[in-house]
Amino acid sequence: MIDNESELPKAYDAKQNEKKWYDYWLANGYFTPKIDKSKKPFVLIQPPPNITGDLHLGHALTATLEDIMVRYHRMLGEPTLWLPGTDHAGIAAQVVVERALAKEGKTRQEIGREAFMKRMWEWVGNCRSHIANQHTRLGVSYDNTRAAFTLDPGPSLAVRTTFKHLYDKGLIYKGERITNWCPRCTTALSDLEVDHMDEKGKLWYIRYPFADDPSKFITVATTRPETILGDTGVAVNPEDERYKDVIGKELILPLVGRRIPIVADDVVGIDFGTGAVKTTPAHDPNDFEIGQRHNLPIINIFDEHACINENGGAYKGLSREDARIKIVKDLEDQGYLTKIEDHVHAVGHCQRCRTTIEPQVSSQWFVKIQPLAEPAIEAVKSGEITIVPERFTKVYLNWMENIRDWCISRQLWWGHRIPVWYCDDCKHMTCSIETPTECEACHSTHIHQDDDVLDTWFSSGLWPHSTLGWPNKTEDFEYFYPTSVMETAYDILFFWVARMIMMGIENTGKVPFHHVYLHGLIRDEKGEKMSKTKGNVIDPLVVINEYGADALRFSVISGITPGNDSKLGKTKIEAGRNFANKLYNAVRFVLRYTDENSTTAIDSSKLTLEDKWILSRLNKTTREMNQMLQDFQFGEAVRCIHDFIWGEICDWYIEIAKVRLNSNDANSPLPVLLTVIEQSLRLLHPIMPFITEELWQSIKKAANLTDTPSSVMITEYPQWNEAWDYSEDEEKMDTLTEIVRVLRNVRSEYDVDINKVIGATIYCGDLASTFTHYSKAVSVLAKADVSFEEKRNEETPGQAIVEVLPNAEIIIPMAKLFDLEAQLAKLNKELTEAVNEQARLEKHLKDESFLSRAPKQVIDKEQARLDAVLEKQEKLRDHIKSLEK
RNA sequence: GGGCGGUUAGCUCAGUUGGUUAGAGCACCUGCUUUACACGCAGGGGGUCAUAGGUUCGAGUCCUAUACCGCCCACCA
Repeated sequence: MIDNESELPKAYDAKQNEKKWYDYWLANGYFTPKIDKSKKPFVLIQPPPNITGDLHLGHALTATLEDIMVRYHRMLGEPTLWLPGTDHAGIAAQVVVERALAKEGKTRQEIGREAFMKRMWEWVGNCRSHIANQHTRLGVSYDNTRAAFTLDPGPSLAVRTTFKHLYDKGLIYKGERITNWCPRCTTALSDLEVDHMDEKGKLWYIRYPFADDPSKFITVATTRPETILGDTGVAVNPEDERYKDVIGKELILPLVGRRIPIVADDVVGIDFGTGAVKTTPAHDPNDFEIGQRHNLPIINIFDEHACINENGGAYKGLSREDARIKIVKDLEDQGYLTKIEDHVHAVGHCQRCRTTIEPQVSSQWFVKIQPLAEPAIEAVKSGEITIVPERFTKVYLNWMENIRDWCISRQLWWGHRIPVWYCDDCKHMTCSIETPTECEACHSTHIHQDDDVLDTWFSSGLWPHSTLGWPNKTEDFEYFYPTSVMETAYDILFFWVARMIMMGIENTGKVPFHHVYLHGLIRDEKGEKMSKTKGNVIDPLVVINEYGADALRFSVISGITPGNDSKLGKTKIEAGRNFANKLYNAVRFVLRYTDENSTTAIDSSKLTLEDKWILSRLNKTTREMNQMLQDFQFGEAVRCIHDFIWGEICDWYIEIAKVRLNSNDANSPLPVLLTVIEQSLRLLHPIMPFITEELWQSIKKAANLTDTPSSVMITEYPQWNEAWDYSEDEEKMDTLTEIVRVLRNVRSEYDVDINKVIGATIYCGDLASTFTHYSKAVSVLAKADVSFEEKRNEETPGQAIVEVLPNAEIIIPMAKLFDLEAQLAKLNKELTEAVNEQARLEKHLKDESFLSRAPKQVIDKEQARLDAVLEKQEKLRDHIKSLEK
């Protein structure tokens, strides 16, 4: 805390007290909500970061946005719960540990399941504490006493309960289907976990001879010649004239010799390739469908690593890539290959390891999802759940309405084991929440659990209720569920948000949250996605160490809008640091004038023009801040408070206040100054918690605020105060600042020596009596010796600069003014502009359609402009006449 | 093949129910070691709001096309 201004460094040192304040908040239990059933809580469940390593800037953005909401609602007096957690992250985490093992020259298979799990848990321990530490540095005010991990007993029970429930309901089933297989991860994946990318490939044209007449043949076109080993048919469109006569005939599969039928299927396009498609049901989703419809055999030709298996005969053991080369060569040598074309097509890649996906038929578990999707669609359509920004509603609905069954089994070790046991004797499947000891059908004790684990997103989908205690009816679940806001990145709308809505409604009968706020991705200064391989990642901790957490928080949210990506570079971070420094110095300045009698108590009868102005501006800023924070407009909110503190408090109020402070005026500006700063610190606190706490504590002490709470984070968030609405005084003040600007401008434009005081007479009607009190202030602000008069009762001196403002005329005599012509030219130009403006306004105000349709206030505004422009003309003419003499 | 977003000052971006004179930060130019702050102060230049139409008294804001950039979804071998 700042005790003595004179001892303080000129630059704010962000690092110094961040930890101290975080520990202070934690020690006082401010982050843990008190359940008060008479109040509606504000609840936000943190999207659990993956335990895959360091947090990146995306996490910093997430944490900042959420902390802003949480701190804001807490200050509104709502019991506020922000529940943190971490995700075991299935494949992603397993890959990380496997890589570490690989460095030791080991594989998970070599060390075995048990030892591998031990390694995983060790990793979890380190990673979780690291992530928590990083969050702490950011200033997150989450309730760590409720921190959850997806593999914890609570969430695990929720997973088993949900599985059993859906299994019993027939919504979870096991089946032989074609799924996306990653040969590196050796597991099935859901459709969402496959990224499709266009790749330059080739289209090979291959002849398939007829069985009854090998001199004739059908030519097929394929992007994957190696799958010929698994072909069990050739499909053509039933409407294709070229092939109508051969449907039902058999072909001899080149290199293999198998007889395969020609079948007719509508999905085959007549225009593409040759119109004849080699059909490999085991390795192509389309072909699988065709195969199902025509009872084609499924011949799997790849092992789990996508190498040719025993079904590939001579090619056994070759990788996909090698097999392709060899098969193409053999086809060519044997005269089957007729043509090769370049061809660009989409190829699926494993989201985690980028390996090309191999579609494979295998036995997997699926969720029959459509019945779950229906209420989830309705929840959004009805507005029970709103999505910000709104455009994602359409994206959500479109996906949900075309949803396909979800493959939930993974051939991994790391994750929730599928709660199904197989009887070794009667083969019966027992699905159970509790681990069974015997087969539920034949009571044999020879049972073994399914080897597979669940898709990591299965447990994520339960997160809002599983973290609050469900399936148990805990006090937390009863009070905090459904939650208020789900804040996350738009790229996991389907992965996570959609599934939470479906699972939440299915399990609890209630939506899991009422608002979804989607933020964009943070890119580097060039707009590129940050990635370790590109080396363009910015580590939040590095930024915090150099610039402070507040500067980082400021930088990640300034200028952002919901759902839009943003770029982050050094300049933005510096802007945040500079703002913190500015605020720090403003407070440092104020503190030098405080003493044991200092107070924020304002005597409204003593308020000066600038006092009323700044209070009125504070009041409007307060209203705006509340509005923007409610409306999720965080980028606008930070701009708003930044501009108020810097552009109004620092640039004007403090500068003007200096006059009274330095002259020991009996009517001190200090109570207003302290009030405005104290309130501003509250307004800013959700965004920049550390510096505001630091400075607020200093103000609290200096202003003897003994009755206020022990931390700014538990003060009330400021609200609109009718008593501080001084709109008229704001206008007067605007005229005064405009006068100062004109004087400064003249000084600068006419190269007035820095030390020379210029003189000026200002005619400003009724305002003169008020403004006269500001002669001193103006002289300080603009180095000008001014006198304010009501009316101009003398002619403009021959050599003077004249400025005509709406409510004031400024006359600056220039003894050495050498260019009267230029001055006249300037005034004449202004006059011409004013005349043009008059014409425009008069025309507008005569327009019947405008008068009849525009709202009154718009018309009044135009009329006022016309009046002003006429008045300005008159004054300008008068001045020009005087000068011309 | 559908869908979405972007196109505003040199750069990065705001601009939420349409209101006539479009803002900020950074960069740039000029002048300031003025006892809160050079992480600063004062002043200044810079935009026909991508293009073409339309609706409207009034369009950066609404509608329709077009162009370029980016993203998402989709089983065309």
